[in-house]
Amino acid sequence: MTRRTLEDVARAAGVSLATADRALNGRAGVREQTRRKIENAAQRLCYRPDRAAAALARGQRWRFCFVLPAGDNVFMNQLAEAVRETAAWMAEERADIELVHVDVFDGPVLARELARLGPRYDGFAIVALDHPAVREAIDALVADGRYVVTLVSDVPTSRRHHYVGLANFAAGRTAGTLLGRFVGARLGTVGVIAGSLALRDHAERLAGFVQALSEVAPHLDVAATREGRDDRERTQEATEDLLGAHPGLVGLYVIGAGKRGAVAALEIARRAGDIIFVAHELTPDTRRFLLSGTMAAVVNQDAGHEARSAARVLLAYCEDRAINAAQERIRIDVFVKDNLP
Amino acid sequence: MTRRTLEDVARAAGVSLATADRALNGRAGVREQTRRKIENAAQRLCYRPDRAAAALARGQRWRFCFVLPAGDNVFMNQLAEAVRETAAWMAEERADIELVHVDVFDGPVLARELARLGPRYDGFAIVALDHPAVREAIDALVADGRYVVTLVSDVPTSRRHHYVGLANFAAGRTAGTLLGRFVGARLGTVGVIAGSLALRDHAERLAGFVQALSEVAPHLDVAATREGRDDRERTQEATEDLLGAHPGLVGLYVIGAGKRGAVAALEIARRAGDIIFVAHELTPDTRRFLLSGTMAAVVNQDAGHEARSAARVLLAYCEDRAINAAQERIRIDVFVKDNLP
DNA sequence: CTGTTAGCGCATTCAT
DNA sequence: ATGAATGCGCTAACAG
Repeated sequence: MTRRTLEDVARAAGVSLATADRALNGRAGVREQTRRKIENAAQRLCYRPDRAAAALARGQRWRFCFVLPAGDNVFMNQLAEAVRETAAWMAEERADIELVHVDVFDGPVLARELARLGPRYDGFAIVALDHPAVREAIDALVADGRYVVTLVSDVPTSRRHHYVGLANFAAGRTAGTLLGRFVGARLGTVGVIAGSLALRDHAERLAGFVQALSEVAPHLDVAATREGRDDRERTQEATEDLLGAHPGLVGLYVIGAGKRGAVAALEIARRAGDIIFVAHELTPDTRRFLLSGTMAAVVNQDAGHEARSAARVLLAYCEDRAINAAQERIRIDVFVKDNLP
Repeated sequence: MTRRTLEDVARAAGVSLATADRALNGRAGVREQTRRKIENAAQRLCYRPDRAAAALARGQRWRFCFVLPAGDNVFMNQLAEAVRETAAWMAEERADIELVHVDVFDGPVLARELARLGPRYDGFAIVALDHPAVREAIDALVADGRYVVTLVSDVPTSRRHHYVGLANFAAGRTAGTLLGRFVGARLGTVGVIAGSLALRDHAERLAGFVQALSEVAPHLDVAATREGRDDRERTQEATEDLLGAHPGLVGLYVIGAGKRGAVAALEIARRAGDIIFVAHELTPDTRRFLLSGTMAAVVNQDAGHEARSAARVLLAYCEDRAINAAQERIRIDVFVKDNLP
């Protein structure tokens, strides 16, 4: 029982190859009646198109552009590396991926860059700042027929086709529940250091964290949130500030980058391991901190999965195929020292 | 800048298409000197074969057989469903997947079945019992040129090509760390219920659990392990037994199936939510228990990921391609009520 | 609106 | 040991 081909369908429907192709691929120029005849035949024969042959015949290659922030954030470096690996893999799937670094923290700059890049690509994966100019630039790309997915950081009010990234409120809740349960019955204060509350993802994580913590450990106080600007030294200062202001600090949640600074402060104060420390993203640093006991848990998003997912989703849109929701859902990974990959 | 084809390479090397093909695909009948010339040319031109064209020309389809245990274990049902979804997806990648249910808990029966199925497939993904007869049957398949991956449950001493599943010792450790930290400073006893310690994965999880628990919470006692046979009623009995024998029970770890029974016992004793309850596999039940607070955490393996991974790995072996280790590593997922998918 | 035809890039005969 | 020729299943350009 060999597979059916388009030719089989055409013959069964009494039409030519070309007409069968047009009908099944939704191209114009087929009488409704003919189309139904062909669709029936396809159904009857259990026809499944051969993707390899279609790809070969079409010959077209898709051009995707991944826009990541300039700068040397560890997570973003991981993501960039993952994009490069994905590019190597997608090259065999008839898609060329280019990686562009932009100062995404400047809305107008990012918007201008997107407008400039627009004509050269079929699809975009953008680590986007939620800024009116960016929203408008994304909408312009979409209006122009480009496919756009936001990556890691979303612009929910834009017309982007898809968001590949964490549900940040839930991620914050996860951190809150873990920290609260780890602290247990102890009384005291919990400190929070965000990169910047102007960043949508940080703000969402914070809200989720506070909500979950208040549910699971209502006996704990939450100190006023400090901003560490995703910077090591500022985060260290913020942690020191926190330690000074709250001698009864029992927990610390760092929402963004700069974790090494927080650890330095904890170690100087000889509170490492004593204060329950939870943060985001698995990196060589946080990995080390988990193993040493300084960090209790890490809430992570898998950069490799995100890069691959963005590429798959763009490809699916371009080829008008369905996407597998289960496969593309970005999980909120929890790591303790024992389940490190 | 269009892509290079085999034809380009052949021309650059001054040979014919056929010879270039033979050389680059390691087929016999090419002088060493010629081969080097061709390989150089390929290198120079950055030649990457077009998978679609190769697939089309080859025309062959692979036949894979997934062997799962008969019976109605919830997790195995999820896995079976995932295999069916994977089959639909792989059908377009020139691979036909068939799903076979066997009583895998009977070594000789499984072995006989494998021997019978052997000739009809190119590759096997097997949920295997670690039994001498099974090991031998797997080795026979491999000796016969079949590709074999073990799925979920490994036979490490066999010659299987790959194992798709959890590192069970680490999974047990993860459960131990979580449970220990959640219990915190409280004193008391921790109960463990395994399906059967004759199952390699359960034994490994138990060892990991005990080890990690003793590190993170040395003040806790661990009660003698009960066996629940992955059965709801027996697990309920075991839990009741545990509750009776240890009034100071503060934690419960259920390694296998039968969780509903444990919850029933906890609820009857009015200790649900009070006793820290950790178990494996995310199912509609455990999901509900997490949300209700009865269960503190679930250590999970993603059946969808496992099914897809097994299929990808078999295909990679058949087509002699490299496998992406990062993508194929099965993660030890941790779920609390806040990061449920 | 529908049919005919020429490839897409590669694997594989069959010659030489 | 090497080359020429054929076709995989489909798309797209062109003809009618």
